Amino acid sequence: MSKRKSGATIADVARLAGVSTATAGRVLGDYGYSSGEKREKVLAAAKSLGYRPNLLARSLITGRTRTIGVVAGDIQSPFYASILRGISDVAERHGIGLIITNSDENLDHEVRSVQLLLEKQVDGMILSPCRPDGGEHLNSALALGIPIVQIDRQVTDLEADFVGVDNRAGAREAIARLLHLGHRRIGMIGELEHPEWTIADFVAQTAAGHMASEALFPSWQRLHGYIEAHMEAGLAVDPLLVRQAGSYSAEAAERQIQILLSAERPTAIFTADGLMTAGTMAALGAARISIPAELSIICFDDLDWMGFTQPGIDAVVQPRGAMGEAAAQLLLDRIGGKSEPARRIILGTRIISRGSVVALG
Amino acid sequence: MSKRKSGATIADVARLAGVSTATAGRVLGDYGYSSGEKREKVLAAAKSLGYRPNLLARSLITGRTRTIGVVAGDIQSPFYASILRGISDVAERHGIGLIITNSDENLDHEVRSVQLLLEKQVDGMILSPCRPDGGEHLNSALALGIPIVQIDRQVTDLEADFVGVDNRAGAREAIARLLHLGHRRIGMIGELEHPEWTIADFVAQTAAGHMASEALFPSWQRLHGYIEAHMEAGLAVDPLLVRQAGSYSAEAAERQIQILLSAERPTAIFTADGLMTAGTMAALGAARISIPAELSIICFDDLDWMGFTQPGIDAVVQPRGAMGEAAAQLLLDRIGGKSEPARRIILGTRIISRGSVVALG
DNA sequence: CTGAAAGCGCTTACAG
DNA sequence: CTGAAAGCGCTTACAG
Repeated sequence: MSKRKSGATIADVARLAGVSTATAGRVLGDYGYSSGEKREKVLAAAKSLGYRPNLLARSLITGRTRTIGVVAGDIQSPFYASILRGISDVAERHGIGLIITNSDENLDHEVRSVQLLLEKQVDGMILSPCRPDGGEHLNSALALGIPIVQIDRQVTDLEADFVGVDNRAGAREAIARLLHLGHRRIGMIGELEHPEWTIADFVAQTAAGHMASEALFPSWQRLHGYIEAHMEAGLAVDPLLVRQAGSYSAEAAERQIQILLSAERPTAIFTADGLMTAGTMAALGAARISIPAELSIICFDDLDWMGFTQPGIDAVVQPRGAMGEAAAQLLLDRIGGKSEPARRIILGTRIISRGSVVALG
Repeated sequence: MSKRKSGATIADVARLAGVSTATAGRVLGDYGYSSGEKREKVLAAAKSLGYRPNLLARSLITGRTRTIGVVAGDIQSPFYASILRGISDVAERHGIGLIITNSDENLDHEVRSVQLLLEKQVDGMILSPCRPDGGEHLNSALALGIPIVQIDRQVTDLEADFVGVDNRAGAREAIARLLHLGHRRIGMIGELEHPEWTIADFVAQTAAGHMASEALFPSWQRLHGYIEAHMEAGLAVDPLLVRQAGSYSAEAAERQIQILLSAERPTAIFTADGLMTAGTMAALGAARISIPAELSIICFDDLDWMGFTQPGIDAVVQPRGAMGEAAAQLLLDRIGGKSEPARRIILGTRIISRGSVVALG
C-alpha cells in the first residue's frame, strides 16, 4: 500500500511566498480579502510548486463536498444512461462531482448505496427508489439534512422532490390511437409487480374509479392509461391481455409474450418499458410474426434502434435527458438552501409514428 | 446555504461510552486493539447515537479515499455504459466509490475532468484518452503517484496499464468472411481521424508492411485488419471504399455512407463502431436498401437491437463488461501497491452471425 | 489494551 | 488587508 506522494500544501505555498497560511488560503481559495501584491506572490508560489487544492480538507471544514450521489437501477440500461447523462451535464456545469451506484432494483443494494453515499458526505442524492414502501433509509438521510430527489419512481409519503413523466397520459394516448384504428384486443406487457393487488384487482378498481395513481410506480400508471383509454372508448378491459413480467427482465417479458401469442392472439401490443420491448421483440422475431401485417406494436420509451428496424417502431418518447437535468437542478436548488415543500415535476411525453401500427382489417 | 446538521462524531461516541476518542476510533474503524468490554460499550454508544463515520476525515489522514475516477467518452453510449457497469461491479464488490465524468472526446474536457478527479483525491483513474498525443495531464497524475488505467484507447508512450480488444484480429476475421463469400468491394466506415496521415497513406504504408499498429486508436487498428484480410486474399485495397467519418458521429457516418452508395456501390459494408453502425443503418434505411439482398453488413461492436431487426445484424462482439472489470482490477492492484511495468491486456473478440451477410450471388 | 497529544490540509472567526 | 490560533473528524505513533 504505497501512500501517495503528497503534493504541495497551502503551508508550502505560504512559506515560499512569505505569507501566512491564512493569506495563502484566502488567495488560493478565493475567499476573504487579499492585496494585489501578496496575491501575486502567492499565485506565483502556487504555480511554481504545482499546487493543487485538497478538496477533502476543504470539505471537512465547510461541511459540503460539492459532490452528489446517484443511485440508478442499472447504469447500463439506455434509460438510466440517458438520465445520468442529463444529471452529469448539469453537475459538470456547476463543477459538481458525481458518484454513481446501481441498485439493480434490490432494496438491500439501494440501502447500502445510500449508506456509502452518506459516508462519503455527498451534498445530496438523486435516486430511483426500487420500492414504493420501505423508505426508512431515505427518511434518515433527509433527517440528516441531505436532500433527495426521486426520479421516475417515488416512495409513498416521502417528503422529497420528484421528477417523472406523465405515464398515464402517454399510455392513454398510445392506446387511444390503437383503439381508433380498430384494434380491440390490445395486449400489454409491463413489470406490474405489487404486494397488495393483482392486475385483475387493479383493473376492476380502476374501472370503478377507485384508484388514485399519482404515487403509483410507472408500469401501473401506464396500465391506468391503458384502462382509461378503453373506458373512454366505452370498451371493457380483458385482464388476460395484460401480462405481468414481475420484474424488469426482458426474458420474463419474452415468456409472457409467448403466452399471449399462444392463446387467442391480440392484434396489437403495448410494451411498458425498454426491457419489456426487448423481450417482446425477441418473442415476435422467434415466432416469425410480421410487424405490422400480423401485429401492431407501440412501445413506452423510445430507443435508438427503433428507427433502424423495418418497419420502424412507434414509441411514446420520454425526455430522459431532461428528466436528469431537472432532477439535478432541483437538487442543486435544495443544496443551495431552498426549503419550500417537496415539488413534483411531471414532464410530458409525445408519440412518434414509424410504421409499426396500422389500422385493423 | 444551510450547513448540514452534523451527525454524531467519534468524540460523541467516546464520551457516551466513557472511553477516549482513540479507543472509540479503534473500535469503530476496526484498527488496533480493543478489549471486549470497551468494544461493547463503544458499539452500543455508536448505535444509540446513530454514528456514521465521516470518510472525508479518515481519508485526509490515510491519504486514500477508496474512490476511483472514470473519464468516459460519453456515459450515454452503450459502449461506455457497459464498460462502466463492469468497472462499477468490481468497485462495488470492494466497497470502492466511483466518480464518473465525460470527456465528449474533447481534450479540454478530459484535462478538466482529470483535474477535478485529482482534487477530489481519487486513489486512481480509468480513462479512455481522447487523443494519442498530449498526455501531459496524465503524466503529471502518474508523477503524483495516482495510477491510471487506459481503456480501449491509449496515449502513445504513456507508462500506464491498458485494457483493450484485439481490434486488428476482429476486423480481419470479419473481412475475411466477406471475402470468402465472394465480396470484392467491401466498404468500411470509421472515425479514422489522424493528424499525421490520410487513409490512402495508411493503406499504402500498411500494404508495404511499414505500420506498427499496437498503439493505434481502434478505428485504425480495425482498418489494419481490413487491409490485412485483403492482403491475405491477395487482393488490393481501394482506398475510396474506406470512408472517414472524422469523429464519433452517427450523422457524419451517415453522410459518408451516402457518398459510398452514390458511386459504384460496394456489395458489403463493415462498420467500425456503434455510432458508425447507427449512421450506416440510417442511411441504408433512407435509401431503402435491403439487407442482405442488396448489401451485406457486419459491424464492430454488438448492440442489443441487432438481434431484433429482420434480418439480425452480424457483429464482432467485444466483451465490454469484461473490459471494465479487467481495468478496475488492474487499477485496484496498482492502488494496492503493485509496481511492475505497465501491463497491456488485450481481450479477444468473436463474431456472431445473424443473417446480414450472404454470399455474393 | 488504553489514553493524551499531535496532526492530516484546509477555513474561520478574531485581533490588530 | 494580514496573521496567530483554533478546529473540522478522524488516525497514528508514543507512553504507560
